[in-house]
Amino acid sequence: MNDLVQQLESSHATIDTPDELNRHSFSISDLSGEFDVTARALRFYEDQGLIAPQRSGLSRVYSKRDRARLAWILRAKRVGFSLAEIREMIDLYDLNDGRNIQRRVTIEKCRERIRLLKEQCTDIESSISELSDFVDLIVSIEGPEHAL
Amino acid sequence: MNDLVQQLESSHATIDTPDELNRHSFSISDLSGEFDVTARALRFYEDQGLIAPQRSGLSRVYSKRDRARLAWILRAKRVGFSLAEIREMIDLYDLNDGRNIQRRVTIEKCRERIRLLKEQCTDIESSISELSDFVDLIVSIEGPEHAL
DNA sequence: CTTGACGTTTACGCAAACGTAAAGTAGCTA
DNA sequence: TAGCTACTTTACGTTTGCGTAAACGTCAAG
Repeated sequence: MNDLVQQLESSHATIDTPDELNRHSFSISDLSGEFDVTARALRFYEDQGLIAPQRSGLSRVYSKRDRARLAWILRAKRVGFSLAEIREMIDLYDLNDGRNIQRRVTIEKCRERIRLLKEQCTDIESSISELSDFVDLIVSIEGPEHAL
Repeated sequence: MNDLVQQLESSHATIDTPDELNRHSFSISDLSGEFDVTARALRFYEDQGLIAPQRSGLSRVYSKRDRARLAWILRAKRVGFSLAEIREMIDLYDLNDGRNIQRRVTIEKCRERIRLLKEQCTDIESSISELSDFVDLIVSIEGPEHAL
């Protein structure tokens, strides 16, 4: 009554065929390796309700969906969302998966997000050009001595 | 021996003509108002060596340069730099103002920054399109009932 | 059977970026 | 002179996002 995994992800005898990228389930170190985050971080995300892998005994067993979700989480983080914000967004997805709830609110939240993201993008773009100008300035200030 | 301000920013008698945007010096609440940050934050930035306004007695007196620098700091923050990183960059600016130091290092740091920023931008862009797709999905899923 | 690799929980620690009293100073106004 | 207001310092508190031990379970290999 322990190996839930077999019922859940694999239909017959072997738990998993480690075909590199054709796998159905992943250990915590698989994912922490692949995405270059610590196991601690993954457990923390679970604590925060961002992801909820199955268990085989005590050990976490991540499905392909979990893996995709993790990738999503990490990219959201890279673009500056807090874990709390990420959880909010995930909740939106999940709620709409069930199609129960107020779509209008969801849509509005998303659009607001998109607005912010676009703003962030233009901010970054102007920072880029500002930095570029600065570089140009330095390069030109005493002539290109070393031709970097 | 108290009113440094007069020597520093204003050349004659009146400390400042509050011509709204033609001013030469600003109080802490001027700037915290204008840029919508708390005075606490401004003092904190000073603690961290990001900005160093003159004093009139105890009170801080920000010059136009200080104000410009603050604007710069805040945008750098918006695009995800930490205060420590911002200070680094400011130091680079200052050093190059004096033209003493290693331009190559400066340039490389800036270019690295630019690389990261561009990466961040593409990340954000794909987040935008992903979110947009999601919104489209929700909107279409049961027909546009309310035509938001 | 013990060693090692991998997993787990619990729990304290820490840096960043301020928030938030608490308590004092300094200038204008009545 | 008193009061109001804007400013100051000192210093402890808070949140976020994990890091880092401590102490233990489990399973395969030697």
